[in-house]
Amino acid sequence: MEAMETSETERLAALIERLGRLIYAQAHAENLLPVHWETLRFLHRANRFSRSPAALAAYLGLTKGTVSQTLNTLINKGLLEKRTHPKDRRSRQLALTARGNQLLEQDPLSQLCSTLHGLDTARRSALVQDLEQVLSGSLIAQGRTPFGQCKECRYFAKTHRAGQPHYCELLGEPLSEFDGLQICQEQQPAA
Amino acid sequence: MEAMETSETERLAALIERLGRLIYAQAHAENLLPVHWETLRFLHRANRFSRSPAALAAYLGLTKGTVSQTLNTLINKGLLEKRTHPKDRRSRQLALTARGNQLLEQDPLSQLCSTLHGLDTARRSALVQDLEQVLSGSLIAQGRTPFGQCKECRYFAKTHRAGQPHYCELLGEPLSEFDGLQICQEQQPAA
DNA sequence: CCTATATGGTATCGAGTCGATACGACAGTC
DNA sequence: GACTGTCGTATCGACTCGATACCATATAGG
Repeated sequence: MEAMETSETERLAALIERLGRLIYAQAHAENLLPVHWETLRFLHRANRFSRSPAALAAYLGLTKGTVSQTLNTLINKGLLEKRTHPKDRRSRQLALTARGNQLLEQDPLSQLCSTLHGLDTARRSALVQDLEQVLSGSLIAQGRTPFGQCKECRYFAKTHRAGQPHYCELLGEPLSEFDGLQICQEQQPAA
Repeated sequence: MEAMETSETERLAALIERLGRLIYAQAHAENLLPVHWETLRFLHRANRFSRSPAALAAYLGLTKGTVSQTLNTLINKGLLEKRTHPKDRRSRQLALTARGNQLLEQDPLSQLCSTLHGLDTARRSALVQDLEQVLSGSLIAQGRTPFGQCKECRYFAKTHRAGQPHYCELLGEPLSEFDGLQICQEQQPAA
């Protein structure tokens, strides 16, 4: 029974799992389900190249069919809008409605934030760094998309173009300061 | 739009949420659902005073009714057994079957473990400590049960009794070395 | 001893996830 | 124009999950 002597890695994994369940249990607030909150948060953080059903499915690790249904429920609740993409008529552009953005201000995840606020600043920075490493490591090991920040991407150029301070060398699009902070489907961490 | 400048706490919360989703997406393996794996893990780690439907419901943050159904599906799959508690005929004692224990060796969570193994040892210890603080802080803030380790409890006494090395001063029961490592419904962190 | 009350568990219902499967619409390539 | 891959949708069945109502048993107070 080598399971008796729970190693530190196992305890750590159990901790992360349990924190996940904690968030999950809180996320039934406001008559929504966990996946709904995750969708709203994603659309708030994702850049304009990533606000599509396909990107959301990749982000959540769900099938396209499942995500399609979830989006419909959110649209019926008036939290979300869906339009055909002007340049690729197969694709759909997603956007939060005013009510969607408003609801996001009562995000149950902010309860966790206030607990995190009590941590020592230096240790919190180390925590972010470590968890980021663990997360992207695991995602890449599974062949999934990391969805990192735009400005941390190898294609992010600090080149002025069309009145914007930055530029994406992959998609050939100008980027604002704000764009650089959002997460992107295509992001590949800089070397 | 103060949301544009995502603070470090918000990024940290998002990271934890995303790690939770990562585990969730993996947990559809072996024809089980996430809550099934969590149940199996709980029964593996919980001491004999905590292997009941009520304790599991408190652990998961779900209602008794929901847990009751989930347990039935696991029993139907032959992974779990349920007996009436000999001293309280309202209560049920849960136990993993041989197949249940066997399945637990293919726990998809072990994929995360291997990633965690790559972390620096010192930082990993700090990580465990910090996350433990965050988790128990959040749980207590919500009025929920921390489910800490028996040996970290204020009622854990290093008193020999009935041939066992330790003793629970709350329940008046002798405790083995192994008992001290398991998690308990009644645990209250020592001062 | 008997009754109130609290606690542990179950049964049923409806909304909704979720994977699987099959399908339709459209883009890009030859 | 046909081929092929990608994006999205519709439908089905298993199951979660909260809500509600309910039963069985323990415990406390008179």
